[in-house]
Amino acid sequence: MTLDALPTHQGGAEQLARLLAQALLAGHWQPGDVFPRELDIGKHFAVSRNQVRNALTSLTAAGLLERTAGRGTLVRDISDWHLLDPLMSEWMTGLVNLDPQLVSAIYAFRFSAEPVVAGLAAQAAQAEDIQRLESAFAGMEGSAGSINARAEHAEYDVAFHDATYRASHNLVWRQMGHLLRPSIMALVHRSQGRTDTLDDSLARHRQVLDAIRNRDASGAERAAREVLRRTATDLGIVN
Amino acid sequence: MTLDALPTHQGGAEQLARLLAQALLAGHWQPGDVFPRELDIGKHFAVSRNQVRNALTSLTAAGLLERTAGRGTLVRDISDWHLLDPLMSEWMTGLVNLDPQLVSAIYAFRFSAEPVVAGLAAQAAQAEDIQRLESAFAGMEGSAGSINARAEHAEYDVAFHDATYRASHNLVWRQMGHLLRPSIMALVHRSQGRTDTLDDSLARHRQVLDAIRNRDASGAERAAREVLRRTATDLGIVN
DNA sequence: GCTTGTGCAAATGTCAGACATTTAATAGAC
DNA sequence: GTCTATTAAATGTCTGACATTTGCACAAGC
Repeated sequence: MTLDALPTHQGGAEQLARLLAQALLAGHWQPGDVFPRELDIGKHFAVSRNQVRNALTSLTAAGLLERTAGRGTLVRDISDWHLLDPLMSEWMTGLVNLDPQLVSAIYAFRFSAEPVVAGLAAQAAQAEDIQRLESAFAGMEGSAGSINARAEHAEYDVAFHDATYRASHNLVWRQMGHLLRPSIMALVHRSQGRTDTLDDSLARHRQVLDAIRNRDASGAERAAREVLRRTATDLGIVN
Repeated sequence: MTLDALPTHQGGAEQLARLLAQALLAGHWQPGDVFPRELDIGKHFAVSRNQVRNALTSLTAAGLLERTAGRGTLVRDISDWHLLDPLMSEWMTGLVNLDPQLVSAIYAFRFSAEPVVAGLAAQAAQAEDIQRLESAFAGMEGSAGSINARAEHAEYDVAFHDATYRASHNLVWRQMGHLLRPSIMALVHRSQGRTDTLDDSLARHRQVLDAIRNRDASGAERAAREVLRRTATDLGIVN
């Protein structure tokens, strides 16, 4: 793969890093491939070698690339990628075409983790957490009649899940929720279908909200599992 | 806090980054403090400004520092640290004195997550996974009579937990397990006490192993919970 | 023929210095 | 007093040269 297929960019090593990372995440290079050389990248995008090196440093830190003096830059295997690195999370935002292998792995993780998180939230939620959940849910409800209902609904859907992780009042889970944001967004965008399924999804989210509000931990677990079952069928994943 | 209290280092920006990061993790600076300037650091450790900048770039990527042109470098709050960043994990290895707030947060996370992981492992474990668990367990058993039994036991204990995460056959959980290694090591080192508690811990680990081997998911969940209860009492955490 | 060594080319890594940009503080004009 | 211009100090960036590592080719020697 050459650089020619990539869009032009403007300004900043971060932009360049994002561009290259998204190309990698989309699978434009295969694991083991040699990545273009610093000077070539710099020439192609008309940036200094410094910027290129800064960008490549980020990609290396995220486990996407492997660089050794003399040999060059190689693309690493997916299993070596640092999926939980915040940089990754940032690069994945707005990326529609994730690797299917990644999508199913992330879904499986959520299916096992999110019920537990919802249970914790039911135990630990404060008033402000409840309120965050409520306003997110209200947003999902209200977005039905909006102009571009789908995008707005997805926005609030993600906010709902984020609020759940946050309500667990655990540092690690909270960061996890934040990191999962783009992945959840990608799943939500894929899973959104017809109106009746949206209504069903809404009803299941309401169950989660009610259970947390009632401090019903096992109820919240069950309800969260139901939400994800809905997502699974929408995604076409057999469970 | 000045740089004078830090040990001298030799060679490489990574070493320098590790040194500074561990000082931060140990709480030598308070959130909001200004961090020494690039030139001062370079002068103190006799390294080029480049090396200093590379090191500080890592610390910034991990959320430990916040840098702005003109103002300088500030130490960020604990809640902003990227606990799930692989760099963090690396820096925490061998660090004995973790922030108590961190210790309890990580323990709480494990208490909620590890039973689920053990359950997944019971469903998904392959022959090689079982073997990894068995050899780790055998190591824990056999280390009783060794010279420095404690260190060896801790080594195998961590390997056991890592093998459990790995047996879940989920990309995300597996990385999580890898990231938690140093934290688990720290917890294990703290929780190790008298011989009878070690025997009890061993028995509880055996329950996990057996449940996974028998593909008994709910049994594995229960057993994993019991292992962590043992850890909790050893740590003096009320559950 | 096989190994070993030597040299060359190409890639990333490092350094040093100058300059750019941002920020905060300070002095001065009104 | 308040606003503005200047200055100092910190991080950010560019550039060119050099260092180091790696792989390869080619030849010498057994």
